[in-house]
Amino acid sequence: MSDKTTRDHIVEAADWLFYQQGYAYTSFADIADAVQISRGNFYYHFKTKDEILDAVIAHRLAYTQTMLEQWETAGDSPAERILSFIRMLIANQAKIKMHGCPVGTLCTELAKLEHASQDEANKLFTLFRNWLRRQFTALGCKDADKLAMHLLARSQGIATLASAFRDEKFIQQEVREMETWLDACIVSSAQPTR
Amino acid sequence: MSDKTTRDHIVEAADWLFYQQGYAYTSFADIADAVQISRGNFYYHFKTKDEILDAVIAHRLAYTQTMLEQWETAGDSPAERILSFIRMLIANQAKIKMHGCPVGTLCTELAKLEHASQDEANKLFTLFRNWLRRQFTALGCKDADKLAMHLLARSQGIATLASAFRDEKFIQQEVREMETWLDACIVSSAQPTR
DNA sequence: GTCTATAAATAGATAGAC
DNA sequence: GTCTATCTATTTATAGAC
Repeated sequence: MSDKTTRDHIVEAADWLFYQQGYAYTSFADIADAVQISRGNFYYHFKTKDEILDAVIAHRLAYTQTMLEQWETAGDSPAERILSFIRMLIANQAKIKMHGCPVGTLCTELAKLEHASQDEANKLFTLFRNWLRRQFTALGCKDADKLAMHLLARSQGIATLASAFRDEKFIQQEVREMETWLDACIVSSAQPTR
Repeated sequence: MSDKTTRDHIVEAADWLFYQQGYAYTSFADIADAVQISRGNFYYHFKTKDEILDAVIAHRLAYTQTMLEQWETAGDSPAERILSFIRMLIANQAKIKMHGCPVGTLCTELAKLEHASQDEANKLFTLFRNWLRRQFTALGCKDADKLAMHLLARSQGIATLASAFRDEKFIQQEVREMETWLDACIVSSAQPTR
């Protein structure tokens, strides 16, 4: 259970700090303080800041994959599984209000820094995109990838504005809109024509 | 015409650099190099980095206000004016693809930094929000503010994903969807019932 | 594996000459 | 108003003891 290595603790602390205050703004000292180890020890585990970033991204990719698999088994229908994605905004609304979407804000920051790990971080988006596309395909929708991207974009926009205006009610409001939108998708995909 | 002061040049260079590579990542040296003045001279015009940020935000607020007034006079109907907003994504697609939305990425970064100028930057969002709300009200929509926020969020999400995936086609695709959505708004607001 | 001490580079900021 | 020189703090990174 708590047989986590120091490396694990560093990755988890960095994960949270990168989310909370951004990658550029987080120093080695911040992470070392959070884990309560010395800066010297720190360098035994990670030689550069980029290495920590890669470890954090790998960690996020792994648990995102696990979460998607759980949604896959827990949901009885494609529509229910897509609802799991939509309702993630509600489940995480407090964090989103404070720090935005962990995927969106990281990818945005790395894009500005023209960081080498940009493509790796974007794989987080791709995980969701491909998973959603499969659900829409199973739902019988054509243009499943288009719908997947649409839903991803809606979620990103909601997170950005909820964070700027520090507004959880807006998340709830827009989630209801997305549920209505999903219902319309189901109805139109059930029709034989078009 | 070109009677711009050194201060103006600094603000413009900082504006572009903050957009291109982010606030935290942009150093005084970067800005000084861009304006081709020495770091020492720099401090004659701005004493702290926060002062430059405030000047940049004020500059952005001013020209956003001007742009909204131009849309107001150029558009013959509320619907046409809202289209000006939507099509801004097309007009700026190359920049958005590379650096995201200037408003969204700045507000997101300042939120993470818990920066004192966060509220000031958010006024950029509020300018668009209030302007859009007025257009939707003029269109006869109830819940005009809700529609304004919805449109703002959609635009933000599109910018985030277009930037992550470096995809201009996605912007064009989603702009068409928003135009369709706007048409539906116009029709439903024209109905006497509901 | 973890520590302290320290080097080297960079960033923000100031002083004073011209 | 603009420059060079300099200061201080922070940050990344290394060396070597335990």
